[in-house]
Amino acid sequence: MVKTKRSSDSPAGSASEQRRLQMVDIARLAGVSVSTVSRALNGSELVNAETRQRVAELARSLNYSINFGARNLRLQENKTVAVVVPFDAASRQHISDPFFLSIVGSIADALTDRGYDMLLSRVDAERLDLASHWFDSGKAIGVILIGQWRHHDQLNEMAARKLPLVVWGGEMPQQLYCSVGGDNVQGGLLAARHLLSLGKRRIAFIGDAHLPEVWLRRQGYVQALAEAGLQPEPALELAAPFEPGVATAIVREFCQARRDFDAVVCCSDVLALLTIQGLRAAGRSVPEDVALVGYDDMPLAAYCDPPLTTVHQPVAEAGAELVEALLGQLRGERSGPRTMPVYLKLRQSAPDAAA
Amino acid sequence: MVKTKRSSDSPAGSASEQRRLQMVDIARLAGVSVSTVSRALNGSELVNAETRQRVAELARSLNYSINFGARNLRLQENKTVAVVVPFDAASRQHISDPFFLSIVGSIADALTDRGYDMLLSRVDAERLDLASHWFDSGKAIGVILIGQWRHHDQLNEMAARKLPLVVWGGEMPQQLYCSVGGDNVQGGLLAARHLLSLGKRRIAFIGDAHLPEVWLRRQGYVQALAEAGLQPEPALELAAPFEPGVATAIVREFCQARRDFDAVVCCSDVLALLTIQGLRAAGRSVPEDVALVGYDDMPLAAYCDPPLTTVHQPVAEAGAELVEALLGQLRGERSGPRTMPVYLKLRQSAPDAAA
DNA sequence: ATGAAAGCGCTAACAG
DNA sequence: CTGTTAGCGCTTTCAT
Repeated sequence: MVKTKRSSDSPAGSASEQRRLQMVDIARLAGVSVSTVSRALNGSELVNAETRQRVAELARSLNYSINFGARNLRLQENKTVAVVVPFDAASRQHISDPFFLSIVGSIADALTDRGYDMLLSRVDAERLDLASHWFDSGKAIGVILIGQWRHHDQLNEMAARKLPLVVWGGEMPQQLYCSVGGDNVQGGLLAARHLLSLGKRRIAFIGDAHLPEVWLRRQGYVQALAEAGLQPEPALELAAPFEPGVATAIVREFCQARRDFDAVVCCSDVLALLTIQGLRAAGRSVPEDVALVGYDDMPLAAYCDPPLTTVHQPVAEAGAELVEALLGQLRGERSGPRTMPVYLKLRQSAPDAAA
Repeated sequence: MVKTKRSSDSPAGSASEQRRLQMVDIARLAGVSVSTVSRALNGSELVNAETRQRVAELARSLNYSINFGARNLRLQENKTVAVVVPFDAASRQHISDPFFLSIVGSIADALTDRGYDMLLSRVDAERLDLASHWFDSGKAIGVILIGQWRHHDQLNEMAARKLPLVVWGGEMPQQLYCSVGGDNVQGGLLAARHLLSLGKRRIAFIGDAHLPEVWLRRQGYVQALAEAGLQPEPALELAAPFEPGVATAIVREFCQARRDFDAVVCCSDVLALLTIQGLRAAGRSVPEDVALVGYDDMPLAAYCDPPLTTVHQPVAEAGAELVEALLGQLRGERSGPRTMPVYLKLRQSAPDAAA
């Protein structure tokens, strides 16, 4: 036999004792059975209105709150969603990009609105598959992953294992999992077209095209070049990662080495900031010498030096979209990838032609 | 009787069926009892080494993972900490200040390192006491609250109710709860002293002194003024809140109305950015006309226009400190408030006298 | 070294 | 309308 009860029989233990109140305590005090308390607290019609009232009042006055662990176990139910932000193990960079943090905030809102809890955690970007742990262990009913990183394959495999999963990112060919993201091709297209409209012809592209989102943005960039009768030049493409710690040196070196571009498309606003810094170190100015377009339109993009012209991503809507996609999946709906519209926000780093 | 089992008796259900693997399945396949599986998986010495090996292998190959809900219920244990970020209900502003988000990231790291999970949520800044819900419902073993906001009183009351609680913020007189924060008095002092050393004499202060942290920073500011034989001028103090949505108009108006200050201490980097914008709108420049010091040293502070001279807060260390304080409390240690050192980071918005 | 059985706090089917 | 009872998946005492 197991003996875990702390005190022998007293409802709430001795004064100093801090036992958590349970239904059985309420039941005893109300002079009814636990089932009745359970029903009353769940607003069941089965229980006498007056009793229900009395029990509810008692529970409130005693500051009772239900043990969700027990309830969930019994009901085989769970209202927790895991939100997982990949981090770069090599550089030990953490959750830090303002854009990703904004997305997390947006998801937090969407989950709260729907009565779900959010379990936030990190995972090594090389082992995205480990994110399934939260589901496997029953801690969460599903996983929202922020970004695809380099492991489209792992994500497909997770989806194949029937893990309830939604990923913020771009839609790739042969994709088994559900993704939600901005229209990356369109974003790249808008950015490059704008720079071309300013008369720029040698447009650099900064971003790691191994990442699906960047790869798609690059397609838009290439398409815009083609529209203007131009070819992409490999020498003007720089595969800089999103982690500032790693990117800083790479970008700086690039700006020192090549002075033959007059504009640049950066795949995040943070990269844009690093690029501006690199250009300045190389004695060039933005937007006079080099026009620059960022990506994300992070909250601070308007306050940088200079304020960033950037592709606006629908952060506020992203949370709801991701959460809905996940809940839909759990309801058994076959929800495909969703692509949300983006637009170009004009500011000083690549001002309008008129300006 | 309750009939919840999905399929009659099959170990893993039919092909299409997606039942979660349990100990009983492993037990059946290994030809032992559940108790043995439990012991084996927990590395108990009680079970034969060879059996233990076999069970462990089987579990791994089947990709079994334990149901934590059940385990926690049985063990009366929980490794989840609630991290709560207050939001301003009036303005519907969400988790958004980069500094708070950085702190959240830092806590995420610290919790992960110690094997804890993080439940992230928001709470109305007027009802901080609602944060106790996560503890009361057994979802978390304790609460880390980001900021004290205006409700020192509610926090004291929560602590009095024995809620395991740690708050990021400043140490106030008569404080019952455990706080962890930067040295705010010192921060305000360093900021104002620096401006004085630049020869500035009319130094504005922007931040809502109803908030404990701001109140403490203001003390440092006043002390620095006193050292220089100056009195604080109420007309140069602006009670702007941290939420950009609300602060923008207030700051702008202030900058239009008063042109009689030559320096300003802002209580966050975001407020600093808004102030710079307001000053520009009023035809004044930073740092030429007005020298400005921010607060937080958020990741992007170095990339603003101009780069911000600001009080650096120990974000990276903050997470570990907060988590340790909470865990210490749970171990029964009487941990008092902790104040961490801050320093002034010199950049262009208030450059060194030499520059 | 292993198994049977009880019970963590809760819900719901069943029987009054 | 209410109480009794079984059981969610796990750990552990007790008995072998």
